[in-house]
Amino acid sequence: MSQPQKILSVREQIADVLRSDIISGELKPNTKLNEQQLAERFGTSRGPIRDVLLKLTKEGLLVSRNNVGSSVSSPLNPDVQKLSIGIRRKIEEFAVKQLEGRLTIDHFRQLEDIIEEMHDHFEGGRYTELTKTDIAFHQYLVELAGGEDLVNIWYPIVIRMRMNYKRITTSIKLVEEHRDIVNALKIDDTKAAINAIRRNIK
Amino acid sequence: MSQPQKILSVREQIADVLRSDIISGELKPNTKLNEQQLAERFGTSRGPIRDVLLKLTKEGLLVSRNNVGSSVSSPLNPDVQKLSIGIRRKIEEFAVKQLEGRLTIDHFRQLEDIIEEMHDHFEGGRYTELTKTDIAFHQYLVELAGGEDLVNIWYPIVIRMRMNYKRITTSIKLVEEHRDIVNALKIDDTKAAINAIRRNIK
DNA sequence: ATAGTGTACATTGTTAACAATTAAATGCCA
DNA sequence: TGGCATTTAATTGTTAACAATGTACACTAT
Repeated sequence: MSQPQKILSVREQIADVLRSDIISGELKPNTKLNEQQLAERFGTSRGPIRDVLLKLTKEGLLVSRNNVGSSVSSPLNPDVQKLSIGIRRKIEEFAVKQLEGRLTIDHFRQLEDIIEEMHDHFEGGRYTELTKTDIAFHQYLVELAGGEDLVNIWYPIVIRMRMNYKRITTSIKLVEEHRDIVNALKIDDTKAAINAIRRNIK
Repeated sequence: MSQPQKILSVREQIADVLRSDIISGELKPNTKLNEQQLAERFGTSRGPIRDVLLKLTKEGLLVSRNNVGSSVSSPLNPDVQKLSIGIRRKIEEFAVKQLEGRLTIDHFRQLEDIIEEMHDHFEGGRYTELTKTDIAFHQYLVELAGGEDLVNIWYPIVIRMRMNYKRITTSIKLVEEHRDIVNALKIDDTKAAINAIRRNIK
């Protein structure tokens, strides 16, 4: 058997689809999301949809107003975006330091599998999937180092930053940057790993 | 008329009460929250309760498992806590820099009203309310500088940190520290304001 | 005794109808 | 014609019943 396929609840799957739609730009900023329409699209009732909208609002992808509804957030203010990059670096540098000497063969295989997936998505031109896999790579490290708690802090920052990027900036270098990170971790060169992370986060 | 009292939806009020219960320690870590019981306690149905539990989970105060339920989170790992302090400082220093020369008389009066409220809560020994007012003070600055987006990033960090503090550490110095911040802002001494913020966040 | 299985119960997940609120459309009057 | 009140339609908020799931307990067989 290959990778253990994670079981996702209906709501998590719906949230994933909407996140993709927003990150890909298919759903543009200020687009109003109608609960009834979404319910029909996903073949559920409005209940689970409301749950998903609440979650995405807390993640910063949507803005909600009482008795009015949810709509897609606008891109981050450039100053806040710059601050976010700094915070993200701080968190992931922390993660790398914490993981020094604690990574096993299995961990490295997982990371390399993720990179392989990134590579495939890049080759296939699936840029939205590429972005999600990119996030998954970093999330793996952050979770390993700081657990669910740190992911909770880290995730809204990352997902919100991603809204601002356009695929134009995507090149094969993205995949290579992640290989650099893993290679540095493999030889337990924390300093090099931190530098690789810093180069990747921008 | 005094301060304009903000209108809160039913769900926001329920969320506030539960946040207080958790921060105050009345609800201890790992306590299981039963939807039906909460619904009866607040005189609503389970629907709004579920919304609130979802929100608090995204804030990090609760941990949820599918088909099992939500329970109160455990205190942060000390390393993550330290990291959180650093991030919070970074955000609030950013806020102070952004606000340089942009604060009006009205803003200062708002801030001083909040400090007055902190003072009253301190005198009355209402430490949970004191904590919430403390958060409100900082949120006011963060929101002013970075808007809803920055608050979204900042809030889960702060609220989660607060779970770890016990009232033992509370003294009148807490109130004075906030006066220092406002006084520095008043004379537009950003450097002093940043120092005051750094002293206060720990 | 104990590991494993099956059943009953408690709890969460989902649904569809109903209530409350908001935004838009209509009509009125100056 | 422009501003304002009123009505109407669309949308979100809430509820209670029902479905699905997980947990705990008793039972059985070895």
